[in-house]
Amino acid sequence: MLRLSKLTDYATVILSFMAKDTIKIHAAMEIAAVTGIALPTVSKILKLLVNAKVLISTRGAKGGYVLARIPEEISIAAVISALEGPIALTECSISHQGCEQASGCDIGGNWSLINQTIHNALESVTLADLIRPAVVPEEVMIPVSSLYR
Amino acid sequence: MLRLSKLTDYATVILSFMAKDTIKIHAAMEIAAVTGIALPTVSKILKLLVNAKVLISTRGAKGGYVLARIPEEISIAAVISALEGPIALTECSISHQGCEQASGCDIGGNWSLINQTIHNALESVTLADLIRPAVVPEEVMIPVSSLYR
DNA sequence: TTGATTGAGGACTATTCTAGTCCTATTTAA
DNA sequence: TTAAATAGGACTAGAATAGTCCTCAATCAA
Repeated sequence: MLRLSKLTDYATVILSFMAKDTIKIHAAMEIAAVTGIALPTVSKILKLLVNAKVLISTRGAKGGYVLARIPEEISIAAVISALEGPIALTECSISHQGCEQASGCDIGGNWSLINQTIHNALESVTLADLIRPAVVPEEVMIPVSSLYR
Repeated sequence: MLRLSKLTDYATVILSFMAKDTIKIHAAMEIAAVTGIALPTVSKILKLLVNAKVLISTRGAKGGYVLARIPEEISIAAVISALEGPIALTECSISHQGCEQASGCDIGGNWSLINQTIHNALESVTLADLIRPAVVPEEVMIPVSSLYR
């Protein structure tokens, strides 16, 4: 399984909830109660999303979190990279330094093709798509050749 | 990082090597020597690829492995699912049974959109693309709306 | 001004998963 | 019959993840 961490999964649940009420500010405790995810875990996720500028936080009493942008402008790619770091399938994709397979491995450059393909795919799906099950989003075409530079 | 296991990474290295000499039969020991990956590990990967029908094995003396199809017909998706099981980002995607977040999670069905997007992306890249760095593959367009049924 | 509320940041632990190894059985060529 | 090779599965050590907890900082309201 091309696995996504559980935290990322939770993040989408949390963001979906927040996307349905974009205006109101939501405290971590409220989100924990609604989603059924433990408070410390929710807290951890929210912090990561703030660092990635997906959410905006307000401290102090009556503080909480709101989406930094409208759901249409929050891509799944942004959410994933907030929780798991850069979207890259292999170590090589991030840095080709110190690859010990160097002798047998001359495909390094080509992983970037696959990564780009996946990244584009994830970039094309937004939070808005997630919360509107029945609605077909705008047509998005991904020409594979464009991924080569 | 949307991580792919190290074994999958090795698998692409091994398959790339094999794709350059499609006719010859390669023993596990030979592959280990050429790629620099330890024999038991190579062995494990080859077995998984045989189970997934990506490779064909011949037992006994002078036995070994060959590609089951030409490189153009072996998709990266097939390789990944051979090593890591079905391509699915979340548990929910495989089975929505026993999802404890049921109350707060009504986005289950939508993960399948994302999964399909990724799956199509991976299906569009083949082993042949991997071993031909400079060559641009055929145009492949992925209409996102087609992912909805 | 002070106390209550809420987020920020980071340390820590237990559990799960992965990578890697090894052993035994089976098959086939010579 | 023997040597060479794969098949299948058990096992272990190490790494990564999930989840918790503690202390500090900021803000609001009485």
